[in-house]
Amino acid sequence: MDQNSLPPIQTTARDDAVLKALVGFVRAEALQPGERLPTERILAERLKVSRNTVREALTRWEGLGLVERRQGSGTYLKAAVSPDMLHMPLTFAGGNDFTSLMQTLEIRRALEAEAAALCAERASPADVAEIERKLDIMEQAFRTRDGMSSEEDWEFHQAIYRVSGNPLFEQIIAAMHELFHRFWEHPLGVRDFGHASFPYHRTIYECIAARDPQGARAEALKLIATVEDDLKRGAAKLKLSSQT
Amino acid sequence: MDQNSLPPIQTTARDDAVLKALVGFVRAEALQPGERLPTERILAERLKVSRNTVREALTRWEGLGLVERRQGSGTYLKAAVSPDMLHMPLTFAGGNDFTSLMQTLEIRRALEAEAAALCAERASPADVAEIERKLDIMEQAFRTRDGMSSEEDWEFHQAIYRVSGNPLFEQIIAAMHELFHRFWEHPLGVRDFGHASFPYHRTIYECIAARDPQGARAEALKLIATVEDDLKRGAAKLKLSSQT
DNA sequence: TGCAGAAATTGGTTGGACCATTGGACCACT
DNA sequence: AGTGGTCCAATGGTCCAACCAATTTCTGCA
Repeated sequence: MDQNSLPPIQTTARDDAVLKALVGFVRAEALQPGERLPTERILAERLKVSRNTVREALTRWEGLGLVERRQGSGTYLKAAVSPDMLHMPLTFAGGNDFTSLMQTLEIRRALEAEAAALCAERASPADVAEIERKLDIMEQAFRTRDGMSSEEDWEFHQAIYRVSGNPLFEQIIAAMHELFHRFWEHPLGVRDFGHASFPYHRTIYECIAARDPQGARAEALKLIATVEDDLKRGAAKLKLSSQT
Repeated sequence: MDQNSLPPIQTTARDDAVLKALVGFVRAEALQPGERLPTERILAERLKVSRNTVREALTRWEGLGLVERRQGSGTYLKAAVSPDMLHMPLTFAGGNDFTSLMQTLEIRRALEAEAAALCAERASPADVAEIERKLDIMEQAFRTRDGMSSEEDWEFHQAIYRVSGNPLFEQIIAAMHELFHRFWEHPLGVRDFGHASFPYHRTIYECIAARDPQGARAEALKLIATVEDDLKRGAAKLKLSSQT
């Protein structure tokens, strides 16, 4: 007998059921991020569950960043939801130290190289043009603002992730990116942080335009290597200054 | 005026305070993953808050995978906690279609290769012995159960991620693994799914034991390639059968 | 000694109450 | 018209007391 023909019945799954119903509601009403959800009391009444149960469900969503609750105002959608969502809570033990920063870079090194290679394989002429546009904007900003181009830099990279055709790249790398910069608003006192990576943006682009996956991968690795070097230099500097 | 000079004040944060107290408790008692923490009722009494508030806090932790609640039994720690923990919940919409499955493999290809390389760089003799032990168990299971060794297979890989020294590898790949297997309990009717990947487990191990990062990377890529082949074969088969 | 059933324990749910914050309506004064 | 003040209803946050459901532990009989 097929074991799947008798799935275990769900006697308890109240809050999960609430979330499922909520997903249905959001889709039915075509709610966009920023819009307000029904109040907890209304949800409890409509779904025939206790308000506490509704709250537990919403607490879950709040923890996942899907929803924001404002006392006295309401509960607001923060991101798009869909029935088959995968939640991947990354918990990152570790603080501000060199090791943690380096770990985010190890992940980025792996994903950045793969994304660049896939991008080089799959980019359409329109995609290549879009990436070149971002590159131009970034190089322009870099020159006029003397190296302060992190925003445009990031957009260039995001364009590559998008063209790779796999949205997972953008989301995971974005998480690493945020993690990295949360600690490093002022990168350990390295004034010219990121300068060394500048030329590789163009070389990556050229490999993509030339449909050269292996080249793109290699250039992406070089780019991350320069960031790792900057990080090591900053750490060494910090170590030195703390010894005084 | 500096917009940052007037940050929003923080008046209430009951459940956050509960979590902070809980972090302190876990550290004070040196609780290890798997151990049970106090019951909700006791926590409520000790912290002088309502049980509902305790539950909201625990619901948060459960959503982050830090804790597991078993009705009638208790609440158990699932991962180490530390005061300066960063939570980064990723949510993405993934379908059960061929494309989504393939996308998880693209991420795994990148990370698996990097993790294997780092593992080969950093493994201590004890680490190598541990990995070999997992490999033996897996090969044994593979032979006695005729290829059904996915559990032991996964433990072998996890050992590699751990030795890589970067916990992010295990967390991200675990998410990909779960996404992949959620839809693929019975892999599209490919009976010998995973058989082709079998020999590469030992070749990866040999590269790690030989401290050969490039070799480990290459073998890991070959392993993922076999899984991708299996997936493509399964998809082709499915397409064929749906045309009848 | 072994084991079935009772009892205690523990998380899950309910309903109801009150508090704190929010945002809009309304008003008085300038 | 605009400014500030007051009030009030709506909404999320917290609390309480009880009961339900799953699990574990204990107990007493065979």
